[in-house]
Amino acid sequence: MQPTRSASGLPATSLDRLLGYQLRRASAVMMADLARELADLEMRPAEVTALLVIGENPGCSQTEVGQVLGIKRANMVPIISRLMDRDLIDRERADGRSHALRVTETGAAVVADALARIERHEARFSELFDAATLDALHAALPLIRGQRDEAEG
Amino acid sequence: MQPTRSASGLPATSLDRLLGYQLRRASAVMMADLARELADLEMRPAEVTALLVIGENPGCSQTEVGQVLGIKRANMVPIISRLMDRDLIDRERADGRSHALRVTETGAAVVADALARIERHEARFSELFDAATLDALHAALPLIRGQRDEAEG
DNA sequence: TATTGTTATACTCTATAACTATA
DNA sequence: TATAGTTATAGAGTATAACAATA
Repeated sequence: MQPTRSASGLPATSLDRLLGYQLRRASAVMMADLARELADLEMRPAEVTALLVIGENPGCSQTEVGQVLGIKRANMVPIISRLMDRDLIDRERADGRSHALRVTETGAAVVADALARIERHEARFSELFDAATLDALHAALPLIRGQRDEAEG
Repeated sequence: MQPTRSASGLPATSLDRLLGYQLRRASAVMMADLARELADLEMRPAEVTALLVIGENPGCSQTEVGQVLGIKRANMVPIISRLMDRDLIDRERADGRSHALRVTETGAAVVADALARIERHEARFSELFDAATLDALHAALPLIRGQRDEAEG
């Protein structure tokens, strides 16, 4: 029996047995699919997730959004700016140094549209698995995050 | 009963139920850990994986390495350059337009060191799971890649 | 015509350090 | 002193388009 060969003509690598490698490749495939699904909303994955977190947590600060998503304070700035510029969220002074963020009406419509797209995207992949496997994935993956899940040092 | 609250003070988001989101976060944690583990070899994850693929496939071309790893031809150039500059691999003219790549002696030592580091890194995470869960992960993740696994359009 | 390697370039996300104005 | 937001900057990975040399 010949070794398994991929489209490249090279045999499968020993990398395939590495959890980290498989996670990275699988994640890249899903991210690319999501980006495609969100493209005509002109929203990037990071912006959409921030918008969804703000929608679920009216009045939260941008640092809190970053903590939920594992995005550093400094990197939240352009994300929030872009959501503001497009009138998807607004800010209200909270205590002089922090803002309370809320999704606008325009933003709520985008949230609804984005959620529908995300569901379609998710379905394309979760269909690959039976319920038990899906449960196993949803139980296992957060444990990996738990190993080191600090956004900010 | 109160909703689950993370370190941020915000409740867990509905994003947590998304496979793509969990994959991305888990992958980011493992990538960061791997990068840390490889840091004093002054090797980045992408360089190490390329080096390992060349080690397992003496005489392969850089396009083939890219196909195995899902890295585009254009993006292989700086990776191969850096491995060449550090004398970890060498090239031999194959057919005038392609090169046959091979790991040098220096490179073989780095491969051995990198493999040991990767094993340590992997162990830190695979220890989190029992054998059945690990099997489930290794069965499931390649299916996601299969949904769309073309490196080059 | 198709393929290999290459250049140039832009985009997305991430990381660090330092500043300001508040608290 | 610590925190929220910000600026500036660099790094790592990815994407596209185009070109020369070769097959």
